[in-house]
Parts: sequence; structure tokens; C-alpha cells
Amino acid sequence: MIRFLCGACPINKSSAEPMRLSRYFLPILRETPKEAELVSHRLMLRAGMIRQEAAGIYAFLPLGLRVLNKICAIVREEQDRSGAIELLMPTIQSADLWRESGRYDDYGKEMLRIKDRHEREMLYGPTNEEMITEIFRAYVRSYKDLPLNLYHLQWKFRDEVRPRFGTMRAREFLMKDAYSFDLDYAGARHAYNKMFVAYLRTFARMGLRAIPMVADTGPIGGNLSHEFIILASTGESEVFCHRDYLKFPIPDADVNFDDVAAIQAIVDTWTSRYAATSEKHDAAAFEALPADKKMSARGIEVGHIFYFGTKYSKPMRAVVAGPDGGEHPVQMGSYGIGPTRLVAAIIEAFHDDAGIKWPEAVAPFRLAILNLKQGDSATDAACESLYRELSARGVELLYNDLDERPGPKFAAADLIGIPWQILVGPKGLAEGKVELKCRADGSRELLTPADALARFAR
RNA sequence: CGGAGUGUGGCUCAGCCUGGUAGAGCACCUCGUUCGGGACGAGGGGGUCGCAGGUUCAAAUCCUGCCACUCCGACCA
Repeated sequence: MIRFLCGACPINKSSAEPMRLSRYFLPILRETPKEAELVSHRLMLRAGMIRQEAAGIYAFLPLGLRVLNKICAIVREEQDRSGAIELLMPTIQSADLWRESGRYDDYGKEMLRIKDRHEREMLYGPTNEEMITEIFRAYVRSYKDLPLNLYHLQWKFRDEVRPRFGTMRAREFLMKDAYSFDLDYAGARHAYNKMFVAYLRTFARMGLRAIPMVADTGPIGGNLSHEFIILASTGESEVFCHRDYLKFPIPDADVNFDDVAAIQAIVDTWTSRYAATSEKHDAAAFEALPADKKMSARGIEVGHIFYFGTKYSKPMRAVVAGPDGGEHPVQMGSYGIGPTRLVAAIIEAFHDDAGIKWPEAVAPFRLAILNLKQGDSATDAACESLYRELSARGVELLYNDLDERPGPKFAAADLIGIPWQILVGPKGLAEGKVELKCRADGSRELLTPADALARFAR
């Protein structure tokens, strides 16, 4: 099946093809490379997910790419559900565009500036507000074409002084960035709210509880902004919030994004309690909370949304005709999610001493078959049969058919964190059984191959 | 960008102080024995010791410069 959509871009659909380990490329490391400090960084290197090519610049190896694609697929589904429309902008931009907004000089050394063969000044995009505004103004003339929310998933480059923590704080990173366009503040506020709700769903589907916190707007600008933070002991920043955030409900998949009042109500709930990062922390307000509701923890920022009005539309003259016939600079917002950072963040949330414990929604494979005695005819036959039957039913699985002892197979399966393992060996088969192990809680049960098949068949 | 440190086979590291023919474990290849939680034996392949100069009869080792990477700090999706 051809799944190739776009060679150099990160837009490939997840591959559901089952795989034999003997034909796969999974360079597992038994020892931990010394540079890795953070547990997610260590595990990503050991599990053969990434390879560092320069400081803060990583290649995604096949296993890492599968996870990244799963994450992108969820991001995409929830963006689409909320009404955003995907396009794809380039990584390289012209400096002229950034001079229009005035940010070319403001952005500083974080921006990677390059020259082409004609000595024209170019840059590797750290974000795309200018470019999307340029695209918008080229085509959109009337308020009747609004609201509009355009997004893409593309590699960004920010030349961090000090990249660290693997893909958590890389210089090159994948980002989903969406940009909303509306005629007035009310429309822009609804666009902001829609993204807010989409983000709640997006992170929840990955098994994460992300808490929206009042945030600084930084060099993007604007005055309404939330960071979506997941709590993890290894988080980079200190955060403070009300304990109620741990149990607020996640909006259903059938939420109506056109229902302005309903969407606003969800946002109101999710902004009704104290929640702030250290930069915006109000110690007095936090101290006023009941003692059993106070939560201070470390957090990882996995998403950030901004409303910034006409900050770019005014200088770049992105205007539409309103119902009054006059010209109005368009009201904008931008909305980011970092999939490459999420890969690491999810590992921070789901791991143990043996390795990664992927939530099913983002797991590189759903199921692993471990042949515990390769070469034993009954064992081989049972494995092959399971592999064939499960493949035929579309189960994403990795079959460890290496001529290896059981120990390393157990260790590898635990390390790469596939949610379910079927252990097939002569001992069990003598009783007509295979063993099903759940990576998340370590539970095991014996069952017949037919029952195992039924368990995973859709 | 300030401070600290590290570059020796694919990985983890020893050797450097006190210069004298490059090592170990793991990984890899071959053969045999093994085989339900990272086996064992025998044999084998693989490194211009980050780069460039310098000192010396002789440099992984001493000196100078450069580069890369890591950690602490300021900065950040």
C-alpha cells in the first residue's frame, strides 16, 4: 500500500503495517549514552527512537517516527474537528517578510539567519505569523470569508543558547501552529475558545492531563494567552494551581464548535480556578486557596495559545471589508503544539525502571509477539499463525522473530513500551496457552491463541 | 554569552599525572553447547586516540590554537 504523501515534510500518515523485528530497524542500546540526563531522553536513545546529529538536532528513527506520527494524527484530527484547515508553509522564509512586521530586528540571535547564493537574506522559520498573514492578505478581501483558521505541521528552528533534554528542548522541533482570522474581537475570542477546547481534547487523547495556565505572551505579542502544562516532576518550570483541575471533565468528541455559548462555558470552567506559571504567579491569590486545594508542582509546556489582535495585520495590511463596507485589519490569534516535545513529555509521564509504557493512542505498535524459542517448530508455527491472523485484522504489531534468548526479548519489549505482549513458548503451548502481558500494570494472563486473537481483532 | 568539564572501536569506560609498539566489558562475525527475565566456551574482525601546529630520538600522554559535545546559570514551543 502506498502511504507516501510528502517526502520531506512530517505529514506522513501513520503506517499500520505489521513488522517482523528481523526486518525492522530498531537499534536498541543496552547502555545509556552519557549525555542523557532526563529519563525521556535516555529512554528515547536507548529505545532507538532518535539519534542526535548536532546539539539540539535529532533524526527520528523508525520507532520514534511511528510515535511522532501517532501524535501528529491526533493533533490533526482535533484541529480538523474544531474547524481548522490544514496547509503547509515552507521552513525557509524571506527576511523581507519579517521586516514588514518589525520582528526581523526584534527576534535576536534565536533566529537562524542564512543567505542564499544571491546573497538574499533568508531565515529558517521559528514561527509563521508573518507568512500566514501574507497568504491571508493575498486572497481574503471580505468578512464573508471569515472566520478562518489555518494550521500546519512543520519543522521550526530556534537557535536556543543552550538546547538540552533531548527533543524536549531541541533547536529544531516539529510544531503544529494554527492561525485564526476574524473580523472582530467577539469572533476572535470564539476562535481562541475553539482552540482551547480542541487542546483539552488533544492532550487528553494522549493520556495527558494538560492544565491551561495564564501565560506570558513573549515575542509573539498580544494580551490573552494560555499555556497548556502537564505536571511532571522533571518539568522545566514551577507551576501553581488549584487541585480541581485534576478532575474537570474533558469535552466530548461531539462537542459543537459552532455553539459559541457552549464553547465559552467550557473555557469558563477550565479558567475558573487559580492556575499560573511562575512568571505569572500571584503568591497572595494562591495562598488564599484552601490548603487541601493548593498544588505546586513542576510542569512541561506542551501547548500555547495567543490572541494578539491586529499586531501583524496592521503593519502588514491584512484587511477585509466589513458589513459596513469599510476596511478592517483582521483580528488574529496563533496556537502552537509541539509534537516532538510531546513525545518526550509522554514518556516523562509514562515510564518505569524497565522502560517506556506507551498509552495505546500513541504507541508505535499496539502489540508485540515474543517468540521465546525461535527454531522450535511448534512455537514458530504458533507465532506465525498469530502474526498472520492479527495482521489480517489490521492490528499494529511487532513480531520479535530474532534468534535470541528470551531474556533480551523481554527486556527489549519492556524498554520500547509496546502496550501488550504475547509471549509464545513451548512451556505455555504444552498447555495450549500463550501468555498475554500488559505493559502498563505488568499483569499477565494465560489464554489460548484463539482467545488472544479475539481480544485484539476489531 | 559567563562558569565547569569531556572528546580513545558501534556503546560504557581505563590508559594521560610520571612520554616508549593502543586496552577492557558490552555489541559484531564463525563454530559448538545452551534456551520462560539481558547464557557459556573457543576463535575472529574493527580504533591515523576530535582537528591542526609545536616540543622530543619517540606524543593518546607534554605545550599552543581551533572544533565538537555535555553540565550549571541567564533565555525559551
